Amino acid sequence: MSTRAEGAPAGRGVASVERASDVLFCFAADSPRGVTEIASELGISKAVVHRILTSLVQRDLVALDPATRLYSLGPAVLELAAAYRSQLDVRALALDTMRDLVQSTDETSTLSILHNGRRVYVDQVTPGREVKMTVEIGSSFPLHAGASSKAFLAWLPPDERRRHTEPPLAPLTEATIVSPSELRRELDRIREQGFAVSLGERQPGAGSVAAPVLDEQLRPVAVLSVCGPLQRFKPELAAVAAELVGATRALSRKLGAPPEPD
Amino acid sequence: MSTRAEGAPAGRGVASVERASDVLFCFAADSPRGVTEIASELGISKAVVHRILTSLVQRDLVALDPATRLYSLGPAVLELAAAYRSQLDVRALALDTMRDLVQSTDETSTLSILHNGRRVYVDQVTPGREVKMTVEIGSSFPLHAGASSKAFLAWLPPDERRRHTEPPLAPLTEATIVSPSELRRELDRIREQGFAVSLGERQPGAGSVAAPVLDEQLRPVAVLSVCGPLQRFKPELAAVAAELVGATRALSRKLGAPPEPD
DNA sequence: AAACGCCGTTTCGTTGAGCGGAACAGCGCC
DNA sequence: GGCGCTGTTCCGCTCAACGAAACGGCGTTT
Repeated sequence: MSTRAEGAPAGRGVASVERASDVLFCFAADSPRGVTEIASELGISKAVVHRILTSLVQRDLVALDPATRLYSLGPAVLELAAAYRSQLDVRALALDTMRDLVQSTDETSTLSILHNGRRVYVDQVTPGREVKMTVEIGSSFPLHAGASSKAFLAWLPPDERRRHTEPPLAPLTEATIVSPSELRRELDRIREQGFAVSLGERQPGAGSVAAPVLDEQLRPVAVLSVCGPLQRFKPELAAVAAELVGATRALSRKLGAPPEPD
Repeated sequence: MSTRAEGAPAGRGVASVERASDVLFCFAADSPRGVTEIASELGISKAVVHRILTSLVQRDLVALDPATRLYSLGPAVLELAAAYRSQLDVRALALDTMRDLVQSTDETSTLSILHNGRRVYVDQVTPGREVKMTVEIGSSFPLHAGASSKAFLAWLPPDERRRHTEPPLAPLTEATIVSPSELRRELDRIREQGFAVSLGERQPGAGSVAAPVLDEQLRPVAVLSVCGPLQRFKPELAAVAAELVGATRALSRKLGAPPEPD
């Protein structure tokens, strides 16, 4: 499989840097791991893997357990992620809005971005309640289930939308939409009404409303959601959706999106 | 400053991987940045920086803004951090304990590890109250101020303790201990009583109690704390400390530390 | 509007850094 | 004790990465 060495007319990179990145990412799937395991999985020699790991350990991107001689991710990745999040401009832009949403709805607000064909939580603001929803920052989910995911899908260009609505659509819960045609109708409806709703599609017992933040080309750069325990969330849904759409439209405006094109 | 190119007798690494790591970390300080800026800061040629960046962009570790031609950290670092956190065994081990602490104290509980001579928050559990303390996961602090930091220091080997108690000790608040001799006396006391207390030493208006989780060699692998707004936290302090020490002793046992050596 | 300066990007010949097969070393298990 | 499995090290060859310099795009200056 190696790399995406298709046309690749653009400037070439450094092979060992790309190999090192591959080594890092193979820890994302599972760890801790040994040299041989990594080498066979990536199809490169043990010696190379060992040298790369030595370099990464020096920078604390990878940790070596001296007892087991197994490698895993190191604490420096936290440092990078903290820097990334603090510098993410969409996040800074949306933070005040999220706080406002939490204050007026008393439910959790989340911010997601698109990465690698999946949706990733980059931030959340939670209310001061006994019972509330909490998501894991950095965790990722497929694009066909849940309000935030569907919101992305509804505003993605047609080809990408088609690609992600093709079977098989894995059911995450009993409520997940697994029929491609039904999902496409749902996406049209979402696009029309300006926001997406999920009642336990991604996580049982969780309800969510989501709307996209669009850039000047009307592409979704991020999705804001308000979510909470299904029972008490249902009656609040319509009011929350109205406020959410108002808030995300204002954010989109700040990113250069035209006022009211839809 | 370059690298820790001291003796380095152990197996040599791959230079370009280390350069690539340096490029990544230079984004931690500030971003977005341009090729020339990075090259001059790291003292390597523009062409090399450009090639490395190209590789990192391909793996989404770095993002390129096509408009400004400036580079910054990419979403993939989140992926790695999420994997790291989910695989960190101390974290998994401590999570239940932290939940218990939060439930019985109704205050925030945090988990910190040591990294690069500083303390880094890796997790927290917050209570369902209107007013509560919240820390930023991934943020780091010096070792001389705050309960968690002092707890680390008190259980670090003598040479490291000495190194971090040397002047100048930067005051983070009015309450920060800036006298080396006073700090050393305080560390002895902490070691003796089994936990550390801070009343606004790191952050004004915040109180905290902290105790270490020790491994089989009695080295501090992590520090647990319970913290809250100073006013209401003061009277609870003694009771919280007792429970916290009990909890961390149990955790240390699970990591192989001897029962009651102290 | 032409010239300059600064940026990111690309080129290209040279070279030494990194590759990998193979040998070594440590460990647990038949 | 020998086998099979690790992670680690060695070392000569090679080609991939280096870097100076040229390029091209952009904004500001003259």
